[in-house]
Formats: sequence, structure tokens, C-alpha cells
Amino acid sequence: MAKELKHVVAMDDNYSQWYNNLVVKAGLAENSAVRGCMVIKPYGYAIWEKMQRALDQMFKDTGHENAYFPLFIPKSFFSKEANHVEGFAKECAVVTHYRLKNADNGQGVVVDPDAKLEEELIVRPTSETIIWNTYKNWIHSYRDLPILCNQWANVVRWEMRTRLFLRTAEFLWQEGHTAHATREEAVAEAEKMIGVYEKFATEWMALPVIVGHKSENERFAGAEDTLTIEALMQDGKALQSGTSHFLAQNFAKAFDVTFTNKEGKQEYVWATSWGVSTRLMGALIMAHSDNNGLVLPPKLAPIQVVLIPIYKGEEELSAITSKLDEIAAQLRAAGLSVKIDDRDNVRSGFKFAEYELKGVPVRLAMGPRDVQNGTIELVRRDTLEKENVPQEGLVARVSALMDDIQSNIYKKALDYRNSMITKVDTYDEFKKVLKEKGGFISAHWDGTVETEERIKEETKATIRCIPLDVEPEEGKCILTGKPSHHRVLFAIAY
RNA sequence: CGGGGUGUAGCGCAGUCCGGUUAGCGCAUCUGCUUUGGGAGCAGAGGGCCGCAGGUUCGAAUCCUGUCACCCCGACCA
Repeated sequence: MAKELKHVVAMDDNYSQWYNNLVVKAGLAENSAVRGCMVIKPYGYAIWEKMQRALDQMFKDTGHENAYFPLFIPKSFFSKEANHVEGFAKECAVVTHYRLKNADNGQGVVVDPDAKLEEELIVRPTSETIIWNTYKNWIHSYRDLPILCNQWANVVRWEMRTRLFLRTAEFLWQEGHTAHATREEAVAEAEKMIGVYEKFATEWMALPVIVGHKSENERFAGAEDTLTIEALMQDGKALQSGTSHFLAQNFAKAFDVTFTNKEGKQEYVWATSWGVSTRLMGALIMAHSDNNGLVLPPKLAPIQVVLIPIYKGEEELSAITSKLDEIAAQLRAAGLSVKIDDRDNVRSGFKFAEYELKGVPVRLAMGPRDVQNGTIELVRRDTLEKENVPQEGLVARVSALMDDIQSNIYKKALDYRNSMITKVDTYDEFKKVLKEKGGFISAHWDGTVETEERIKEETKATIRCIPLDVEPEEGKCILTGKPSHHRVLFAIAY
């Protein structure tokens, strides 16, 4: 086990400490001087950038364009959609003044009471209100529709308790906001985008997710329907990893956004919004990592292959590095991101441990023996299997290994996830599984808010989703015994 | 906002109960030598308003009062 992590906590010992420690030690992020806010370090940001790029391309492939809307939202905009305010009111940062002045006692600065804003500004916790206030001016006719915009931004939600990547006071995300002429088109858009998220999670993050509808309780404030992708972490807790909302005409009505249809009649516009955040980083870390550190899927790894020389003295070093340079050039030509670590102030063993901590998918080490034999040592991060392979054909081998690792860690996560879905038919069983095993629990529910809330109060478990592919099945609610027509998925969530 | 805890070197900590040499240890840093196929060894060096402000005392990291900050557990939440 990595020395950096050794004196701390193993995954099975205290999962959240293990997670926090890993994030810091692997150089992804750390807590900042500002309470609840996070500094994303270069290595962590490099992963986020890869995610951004892939997602952005997927949005463009589905016809979306990027735009940018203001950070500040006038307070009055907020109160226009009743459910929306209620959902966010308790966690908003509010700007009340626009100027500081020197303190009277000469010590530091104070807020200038004369510089009070007429109307307070809210730092966006999400942008529906400012965007729909803008869309009002953009939309007049059915010919102006649809509008398919996305913005990459930061938002602020003043959370009481925060955790690196999973919940921070400020976080980075993208939010798509679309406007449509018909209900059908908007519903289809919301479904399409949750599909994009599912594809991204599966293909890029190697993260299996369950797609489904949120229950009324868990729905986005102001939505008529919320679609979600739910992932399972290695401690058996669920993580909501992305959402796509069908907003019906709620925001159009709140901001009076209408258009003239082909028949010349005024109609309210239909809307969707959808987003994923830096929380995905948390999902990525928690889904695949082990006690040696991160395990990154090759598609998102900032460094895909690291080359390490093993040597005694200058002479060997120069012989080996020139060989490594050659190999690195070939790997780069094949489109791989490669790093040669020729630092001479740390030994090779230290480097091995360090790149395991950082989750680099493939490590190649070359020493004098290899130079002589025309071989190289190859270690894959996901299994830590070590083999000596010929230098000849190395590029093809490593390229193939990238795909192999990508699919292997997906399969591993999928097998685990599937083994953690348990069907139960009684409340006692439900509580027992929740306590002893965790994971998703598939159970019957009578469909009422009251039942869900009581289960939450008594067990902390919530309905994560009603899966899209749920099969009709007659049964009885585990709590009330009332009739139910299909199962839903419960879990304790982050 | 309730309950608990912690502030001592860049990081992690001991010392505080019971006041008393020059405030100590590990990691990291720097220098030198020896090492180098899984987190090197030895020798030496640098680095501190002991969170901050008062007070008690001949004497305070240690006792008292106040204050600030952070962490953990709850309620809230992508």
C-alpha cells in the first residue's frame, strides 16, 4: 500500500476518510481558505477538462450551442416561480452592498452602509430564472424555437456541510436550458439528454448508472418531471450523478414567455434543463479507486502511460532515457498521452507508488536488463498485473490495453453494482438489507409522498429512482401494504 | 442552529491535567557522501509571536476570562 495513504485509513475502515485522503494525496483538490469551497488542483482539473471536452462535443452533436448568462440574479426573479424559490431559498448567497470603505478605527475595511443595493442580487444557485427572463426577449414566434443552449459555469449553494467534489459551496457544472414549441418535443429533449449523460457515464467514466424518474419528493424545484442517472459507490451508497428536467410551462408562465404558433395563437413555451457537475469527479474517484489510490479510466486519464527509467549512474540513465524517448514518441504518435519521469531525486519504487496513487492506467519501467533483452516491464493499474514484454509491438499492445482497461473497470463496477441490487418484499427485510448490505433496494411502494417520507425518517433511505426499464409487477407497499404496480429503487444517498 | 472536538515549523503530532533549562518528535526541505528492478541510509543544517486579546504569577504553550478559526456528528443538499 502507498506510504502516503498507509498511515491513514483503508477503504473498508472509514470510507469517507479514505476518500478525502485520496483526493488530497492524489493531488486532485483540497479545501480552501473559504469555508465550504474547494481548490481544484491541476491534476484534478485536467480530468475535469477531459470530461468537459467530451460532454461539450456530445452536446454539440445533439444540436446544442454554448452561451453565457450572468452570475447575479435579481432577487425578484427568484420569487416568480413558487416551487423554485422554496427549493433554493435556504441556500443562497446574497449580495447586499457594492462598496467597502476604510474602517473608522483605522483597522481594515468595512462594508459601506451607504452602498446598499436597491434590490439584492442572488449568486446563482442555478440559472433558470435569469435565463427565462432573457428567453422572454428572444422568443416571439414558433420560428424562434427551439432554443438549445448550454452554459459552462460555476454556481453557489450555501451548504451546511461540504465534501470535496461531492458537495461544495461553489461548484463547476454545465446547465442546458432549452425552449420548445410543444410538450412532446420538450419531453423528448429531456429524455435525449439523460441519454447523453448515461452514454457519457458508461463510455467515458466506465461508470454504470441506472436511468429513471425521480419521485415527487426528490424532483427538481419547478420541474414536472426529473430524470436522473444514479450510480453506486463502493461503500454501498448511491450518488445522483446527473439530472434532466422537464419543466413543462412553469418557467414560461412565471416569466411570461409566449410565442405565436402557426395558427396565430399565443402559447406558453415548453422547457427543459439538465446538468452535471464536478460531482462527477467524486463519482469517478469513488467508483473505481482502491487502497493503492485512484484508478482512472484511460479515456479520462490526463497521463495514460508513464515511463520510468531504472538505472545506476549517468551512463545507464542516458542509454535508457534515449530508448524511452523513442518509445514515448511512438506512443504519442498513436495518440496516447505519455509522461517520462526521469527525476533523479526520487527512486523508482517511489515513482511506482506515486503513479498508482494518481491512477495512471499503464506504467512502463525500463532497466539495464530490459535494454539487454529488448524488453520492458508493463504494469496495468486496474489489476496491478506485471509482465515483461518485448519492446517490439509495444505500441499496439499498449493501445489495445487502453480499451481493455476501460472495459475491464466498467465491467468490475457493473458486476459490483448488480450484486448490490436486492429485491425485498417486507419492511423488516428492507431495514435488514439496508443495515447489513447497503446498495440499491428494489421494493414496492404505494406511490405517496407520505410513505416515502416516513421511510426516509425511519431508515434514511430515499427513492433514488423509478427505473425507465421497470417491469410491471403487482405487489404490496413494504410500509403500508397498499397495492403497487411496479418496484422502485431505494438507497441511502450522498 | 444544536452536540462534540481541535488550534504548537510546510504537513502530521507530543507537551497542557500538575506553570519552571534554550519548546520537542516524525515527514517534508536544504547540503554532503553512499545508494538505485517496489516508497533508500548516514551525517549535518535551516525553519516557531505555541490561533488572537486581556488577566493571574518572580515566571504561562500550560491556569483564568474573552474572542476568532477550523474539523467531526445531526438538520439541509447536485
